[in-house]
Amino acid sequence: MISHNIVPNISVDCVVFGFDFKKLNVLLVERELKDEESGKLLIKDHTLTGYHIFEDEDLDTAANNILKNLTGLDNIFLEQFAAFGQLDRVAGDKDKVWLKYINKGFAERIVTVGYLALIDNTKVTLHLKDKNVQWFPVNKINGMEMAFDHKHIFYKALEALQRKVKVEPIAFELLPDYFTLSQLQKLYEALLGTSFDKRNFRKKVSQMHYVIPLKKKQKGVPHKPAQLYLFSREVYDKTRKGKISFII
Amino acid sequence: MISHNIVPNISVDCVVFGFDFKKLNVLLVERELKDEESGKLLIKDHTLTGYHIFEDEDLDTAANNILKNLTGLDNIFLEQFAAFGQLDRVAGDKDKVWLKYINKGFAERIVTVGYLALIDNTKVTLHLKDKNVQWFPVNKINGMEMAFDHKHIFYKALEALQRKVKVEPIAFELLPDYFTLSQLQKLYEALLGTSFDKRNFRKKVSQMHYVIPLKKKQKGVPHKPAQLYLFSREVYDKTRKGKISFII
DNA sequence: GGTTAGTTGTGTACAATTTACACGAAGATA
DNA sequence: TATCTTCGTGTAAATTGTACACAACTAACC
Repeated sequence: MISHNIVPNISVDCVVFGFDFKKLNVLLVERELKDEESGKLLIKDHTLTGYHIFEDEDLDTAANNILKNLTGLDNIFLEQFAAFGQLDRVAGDKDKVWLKYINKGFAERIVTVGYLALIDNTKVTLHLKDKNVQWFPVNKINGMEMAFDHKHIFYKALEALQRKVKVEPIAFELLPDYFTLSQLQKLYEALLGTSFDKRNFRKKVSQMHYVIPLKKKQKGVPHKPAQLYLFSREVYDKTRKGKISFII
Repeated sequence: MISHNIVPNISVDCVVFGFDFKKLNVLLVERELKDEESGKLLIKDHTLTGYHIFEDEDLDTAANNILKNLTGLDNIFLEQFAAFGQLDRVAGDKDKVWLKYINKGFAERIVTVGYLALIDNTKVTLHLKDKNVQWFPVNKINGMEMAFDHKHIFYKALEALQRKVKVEPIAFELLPDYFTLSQLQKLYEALLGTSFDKRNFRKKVSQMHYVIPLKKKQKGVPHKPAQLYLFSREVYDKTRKGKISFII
């Protein structure tokens, strides 16, 4: 953790996505506030993982530090997707109460920079056990109570993710190093909310020379084990073509 | 102009693109600083069009106000593309001198939110005459002196523009209401730095039902006048398909 | 050891889209 | 009336996308 002064009116918020081989999830922090004297529960809802930046910290560094703190991991895929600066970001009375207790009454408009984080579930689940941080299925978010404008930020992140995933090979960040083609297909289906034909999907992937078949097979599954594959960013960078989809 | 207090550590910068039917241009402001006593020229370079936000102003509003102030126009296409918060954004001695004179010595790191603006040249050129604001060809920017990290911001904007233009019909914002297919083609060629086959380009456009042929023809050209077309966002919104380019 | 349950991995025919390519017609000018 | 410049058009071949079904493999169970 960094020890210098925070910048009171600027923060970063990370929208952390994960994939459990079935559905897409997002990491949220439970926000709970009890009155100091009466012990009465004043607030209970969820927030994205974010914090103010520090005076001597870049935006990217701030986002990285949040994730490191949260998951214990470094080198997580992290990409800015938007900044939010609406005057009414502090949404309701709930948030005002929160700021009064937690933020020393500071209620100026805070500009927050949103980061998209993609993590490999298999590497982090243990670290989360003892914190008030949990995975929530992306399609359950709509019905949840969320702090500030975090629901809005979340949906912007999801849109950005769906857009990027069609154009860049970032989805692999959500899978373990070795994965099967069925897992890859299910991931894309979860991300985009569609379904693909198995044979056509595989034909397509086999043309991507940066998705490399290994000589290994899946282990510990109660059925025919599938071949494992590896994504190579190096190969990708050397073979990208730069397709255009909207015009020509 | 707005009269309230500025937020000292947050600004917006607009990267304003225009098209003169031959090449893509960007709007830059000449920054010139003379020593008050000696009259000696301390700084001369260029900046993007930007300013601090005001306490009672949204980010989007701030960007809009800058453009209105600059061009006299409202309703300009404007879209956030990134936030910049590197600690070394104030690049060199030049910028420190500038901040000392202009910004009352305030030299804290400023986080700036970058906006992409696309404008129809034919509507604004007159408004710019008497200001130190000028169009510069995009491919000349590399050799220019620019303030702060504005060259970096400019290139990020250009990348974002090239990316978006392939996926959304925003290029039309750079053309007048009525345009010819040759102008549209030259625009895409200028934007993407490629060239297209005329017949194939037209075949493609003819499938876009939101590019609508008019019964009008070009006037005042020393050759066969071309048919004029119109872009209809309304038709676009009703006929979009949502193609995928990277996978399936 | 044989059966069951669940998942893997493969090919082909047809449709749609993309690409490459050249010339006569229209209008302005001298 | 000749010349200049840009406009506007079609077809054939190659590539890419789509729809569709079944046998083989492994683990687990009896």
